[in-house]
Amino acid sequence: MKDFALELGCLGFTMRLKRLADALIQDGKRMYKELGVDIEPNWYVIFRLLKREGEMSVTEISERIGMAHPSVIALTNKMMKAGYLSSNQCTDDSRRRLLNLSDKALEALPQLEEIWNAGERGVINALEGTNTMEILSLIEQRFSEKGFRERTIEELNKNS
Amino acid sequence: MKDFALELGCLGFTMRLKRLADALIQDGKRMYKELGVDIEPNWYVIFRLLKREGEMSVTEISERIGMAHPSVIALTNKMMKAGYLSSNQCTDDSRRRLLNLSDKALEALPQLEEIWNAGERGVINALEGTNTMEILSLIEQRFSEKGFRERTIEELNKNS
DNA sequence: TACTTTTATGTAGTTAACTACATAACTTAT
DNA sequence: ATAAGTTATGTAGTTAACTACATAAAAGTA
Repeated sequence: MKDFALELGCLGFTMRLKRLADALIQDGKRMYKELGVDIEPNWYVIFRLLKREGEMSVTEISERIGMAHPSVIALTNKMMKAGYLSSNQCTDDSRRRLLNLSDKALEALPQLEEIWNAGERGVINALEGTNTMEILSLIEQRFSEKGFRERTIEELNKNS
Repeated sequence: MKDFALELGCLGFTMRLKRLADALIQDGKRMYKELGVDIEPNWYVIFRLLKREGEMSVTEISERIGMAHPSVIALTNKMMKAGYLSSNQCTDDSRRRLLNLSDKALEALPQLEEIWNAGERGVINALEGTNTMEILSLIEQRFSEKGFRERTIEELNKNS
């Protein structure tokens, strides 16, 4: 069956992007399940961020990874529940809650890094011979400068 | 604040793809709202598909646009509720339900097409000077041949 | 014809993101 | 020192996708 999204031209861009991302994430979940690791896609971002930066507050994480803060709360709560994060109220500013990797997380890291490195190589393979990452960076930048809404409305007004 | 996703190498690919797609979709919603049109992002796929092909069943649509059938049901139910689709039981095969554009949809189409064409031009602008669509097609193909899970597990096994 | 398998649709429950709002704690300015 | 504004976190509700299961109809087969 021919994929209709291919016939939508550039307007199909968003849909195809989402479809591809969703498929990759679903497959990532299956992978972790198959490997018997109680981890979810996305968690590696928090692991790597906190490993590099040490303890961080919810808002800092949110800004750093470009995700709305309630999403970060939901994500890190799950990681806490799984025992991978510690949470401490900041002494200087009692509003802030500082998150950090737990001992369990540090113990698990070597095995997880192995998986993530394999994942990295897998993606590198899939993207081989393309400049995908460069293009992705460029497009992220262009759409952050001027979003889809603004671009479309600008084009609409050119007509009238 | 520096975007940490950029520091994740190819492993950040999925996350960035999803983040970009989500942002574009959210912005699309805001756009329709601002334009005062009671349409949602994604609906244009159904509009254009049914306009080209005429009435289609749920499963046909699902296969054609690469979306799970319950998602198609949810999507088209909303469009029905908004009055853009008609639904008729198939006489030859009473399991099938045939969906088609309603009169209201056909009336609305010219205005919608104007918006979608502007959107198309907006995206073309944003992607200017890149071979994004070609690369996207290539990557879709590669990941459909061999998914993220399979690629990662293959890489993992190379080590041992 | 009757049994089995396949297909089409539908429903329920899960997920991960979002926005909008609420509240508490800090900071700034009068 | 108090009021006003800002910031950090949390909660509630919405969304759009998914998988897994349920059921009814059609098709194939013994």
